[in-house]
Amino acid sequence: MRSPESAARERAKEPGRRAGQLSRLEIQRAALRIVDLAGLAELTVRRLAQSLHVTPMAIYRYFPNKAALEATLVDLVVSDSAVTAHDTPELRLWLLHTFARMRHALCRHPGIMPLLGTASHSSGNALAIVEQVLGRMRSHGIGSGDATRLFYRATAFTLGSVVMMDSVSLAHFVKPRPVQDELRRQQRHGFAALPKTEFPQVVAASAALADCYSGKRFEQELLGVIDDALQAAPHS
Amino acid sequence: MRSPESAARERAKEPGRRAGQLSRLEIQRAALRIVDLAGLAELTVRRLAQSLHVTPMAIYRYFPNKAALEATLVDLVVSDSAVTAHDTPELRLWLLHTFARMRHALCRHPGIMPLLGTASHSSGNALAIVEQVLGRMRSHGIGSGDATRLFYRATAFTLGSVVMMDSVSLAHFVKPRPVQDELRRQQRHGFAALPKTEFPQVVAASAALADCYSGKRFEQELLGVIDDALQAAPHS
DNA sequence: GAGTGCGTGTATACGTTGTATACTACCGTG
DNA sequence: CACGGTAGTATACAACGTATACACGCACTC
Repeated sequence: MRSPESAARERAKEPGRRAGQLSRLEIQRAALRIVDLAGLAELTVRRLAQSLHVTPMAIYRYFPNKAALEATLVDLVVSDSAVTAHDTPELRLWLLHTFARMRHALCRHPGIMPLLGTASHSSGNALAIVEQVLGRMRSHGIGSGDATRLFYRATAFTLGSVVMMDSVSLAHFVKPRPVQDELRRQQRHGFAALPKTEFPQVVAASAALADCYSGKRFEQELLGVIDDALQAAPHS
Repeated sequence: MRSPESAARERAKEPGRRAGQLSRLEIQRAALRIVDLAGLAELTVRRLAQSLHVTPMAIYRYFPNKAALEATLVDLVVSDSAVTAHDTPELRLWLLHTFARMRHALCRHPGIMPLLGTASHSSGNALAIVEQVLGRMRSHGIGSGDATRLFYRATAFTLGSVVMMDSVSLAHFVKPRPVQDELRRQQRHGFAALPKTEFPQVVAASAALADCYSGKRFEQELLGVIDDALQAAPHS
């Protein structure tokens, strides 16, 4: 591929990296970068290795196979959403922000969404968020059962809204991922252009549907979900 | 591969199929069968062709590429959930059954879930359900805005709950897909086995969390979501 | 009927992929 | 200063998606 020393030297130049050694995290980040720039289908062991100035087989010192690598990417993205401490005193708003941040993190990496459908992609970081959310609710006097229920509703709604967003996207390729408003406009036109005799309701509600699918009304509805659940649960 | 006539004869034996000709639908069904039996990763053009007693390149007369074939599978599964007319008079129960059937259909084909995260997988059949749901609500006197909102909440919750189910599944391979109770038990043990100092809340709520992730409490919570939304919307 | 054009499936081939296996160079320890 | 383990390399291979060119058989005209 290239003379071994030159490759090592080149990677060693990166600041803060001792002797240019690889690491799981470094590989994961490089993989995520490729997925963001070119889509999941373009994430290839060879391309990944090249971006790290390393031989393809070097990856296999850190991951048993490509699937194992991919399985860690969702958790990596989720962990990015948890960095800020974000102290909002009011519970409902804190929940809103927490789930909104999670959604935001996922939306910034649309390429990984197929991985949401593969088994066992959540590990420590995702669990840490579960723990945090449950703890916060309990500390506001919400019972364990009610807290779990609210968590379930909010999480499912959040993940589902992310999946819905992709489902009608007309932009097959990730490259110039349309911004929310642009996506909304495209979807709205898509709905409105359907045969009115076959889909009268969809055509009539095309604007509102586009607001939902594009995620424009996500926070508003999430707050509704939270409030409904909180109303049924005694708390301070 | 094999003598051409023998292959054609063999397929021609299938009843109702004129001259043993292929068709998009026939290919899709065969693809889904492979995904069900062996997982999405095992869906290969060559294997698919073999299961249809045909040369790999024959597939490309019906689909421009493999991705285009895969993109149709979600819609195929969804369409299976819509066959029954299921006339439940009461609106809230009708909605419950409709979304529950959708979830059921998706759960029967766990292999396609990664496809939920790829763009543009919904077409006619999914839209038909949207149309049906909106129409039913409107005919019960619910306004367009409220109907769309309820649709959004219920759909996102349903899809999200499907995604959640997969996310903690310990059974990496689809083959003997654990039944709900078995899955629940595995998940519960997984949650309960976490370090109690790091995840006290998760460990304490392990049973309830397993109920959520395994989907055991899906219908119950979906009904809650529906009722909350209906309460805010005037209807008959 | 005899040609004939087109649609359906075939044969062959190529570049790319994931990864098994065997190797080499280096670094910290004795 | 030997030397064993660790990190990365070199090479190889089977399987993949699919481009290209071809063969066959049915539905037409004349």
